[in-house]
Amino acid sequence: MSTSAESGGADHRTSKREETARRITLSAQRLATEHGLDGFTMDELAEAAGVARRTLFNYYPSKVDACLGPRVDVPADAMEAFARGGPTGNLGADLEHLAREVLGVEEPTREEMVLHRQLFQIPRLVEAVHDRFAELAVDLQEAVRARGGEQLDQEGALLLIRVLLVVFDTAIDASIAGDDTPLPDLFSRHFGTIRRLLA
Amino acid sequence: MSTSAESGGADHRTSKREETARRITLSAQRLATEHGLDGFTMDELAEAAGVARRTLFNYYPSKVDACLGPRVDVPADAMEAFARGGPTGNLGADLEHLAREVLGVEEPTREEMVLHRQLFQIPRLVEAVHDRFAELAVDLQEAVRARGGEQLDQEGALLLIRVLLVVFDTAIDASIAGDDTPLPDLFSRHFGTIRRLLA
DNA sequence: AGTTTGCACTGCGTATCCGAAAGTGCAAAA
DNA sequence: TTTTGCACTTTCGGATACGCAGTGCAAACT
Repeated sequence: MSTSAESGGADHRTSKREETARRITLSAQRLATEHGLDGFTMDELAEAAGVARRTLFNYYPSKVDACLGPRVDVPADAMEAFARGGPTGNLGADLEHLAREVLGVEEPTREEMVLHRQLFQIPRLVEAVHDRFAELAVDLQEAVRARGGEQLDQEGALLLIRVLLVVFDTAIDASIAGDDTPLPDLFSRHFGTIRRLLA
Repeated sequence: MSTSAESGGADHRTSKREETARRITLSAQRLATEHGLDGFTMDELAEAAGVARRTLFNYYPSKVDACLGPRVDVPADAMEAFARGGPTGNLGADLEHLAREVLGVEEPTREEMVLHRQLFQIPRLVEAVHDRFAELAVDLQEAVRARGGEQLDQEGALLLIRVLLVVFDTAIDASIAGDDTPLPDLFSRHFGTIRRLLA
């Protein structure tokens, strides 16, 4: 009873809230690709999504967040598993695993890929994607230190997540440049490259 | 005869030009630490250094460059050695070697260290230092590809120099935070850390 | 010769103001 | 409990203005 998810239309696959959130994001993305991020107002987005302007802010804290959709975060169980030594026990491999978990929530359809390609042409959105990953990485920093398999001070953990972020950025760049490979695979590829080069 | 370096006061250790350049930089650094980067004009710097305002720009292209001193670049021979397989043959070790070559031109005196500590409190100077290293890194990117010991495409080389830059930034951060270790050693330490963590 | 200097010039960066739209608090309505 | 309307604050982009960084050039210097 205490946890939500059943009251209302019980058996629908997606809750009404999720549906509205999706409708908002889709509208925002369409408007952004057609007119640019500054080419539409929140009022116009509200009308397009069929909700009140105020409601938009019940779902997303900002316009760019509306375009990007709900924030994803590292699944608690995956995080916990990592903290206690991770799936494989190898730091690099486990970090990669964690990153894929975040990036690869689900296989994108072809339409979605085309849409994403267009959205990635908008610098402020790319920047926002970067920032989101950076926030996740900060959480990771603590987890890495907690795990502590290798001797690792504050600085070392910071360095590690910075490198992770650089790998992510490079993957994003490749995606922007037209590489069709799914993001998790791009990440794995570049992560593997840097591991090989530094070995 | 064609190369310079002897006409004028022949046997002095430092040429007159070097001496003037140094005087300018020292004046600029003193003014910057005392009044901030925007706390003095180029006219004032000119007077402090005992040259005409116009002359400053014969030595340095900008105010921040005047504060940082002449640009250092990778010695041609070191670069060449790297390109043909480097001192050790191991990519990581050779990159580190090259970086130390650039960072460790000469041991700083204690006074210089104190001065640098103060200069690092000025964000725009830190940013400029970062940019200088980034430019060197771009040259490195080509050299790395030319060397080609490992299979390495454009993206891979880019990723590598980005990581190098992150290591450098982390070393700078440590220095700013008060770590007295000479910069080359800081770089080596962090570079070693990331190599170990990703192995 | 090459280097420094003066001077006139361009242009970049910063401060300021202003209007539009982003984002927030709150209470009524659904 | 969520949505909505409304009034509110804050932030951001554009326009203007100004000071100083930075440039081109030719005369003066060494």
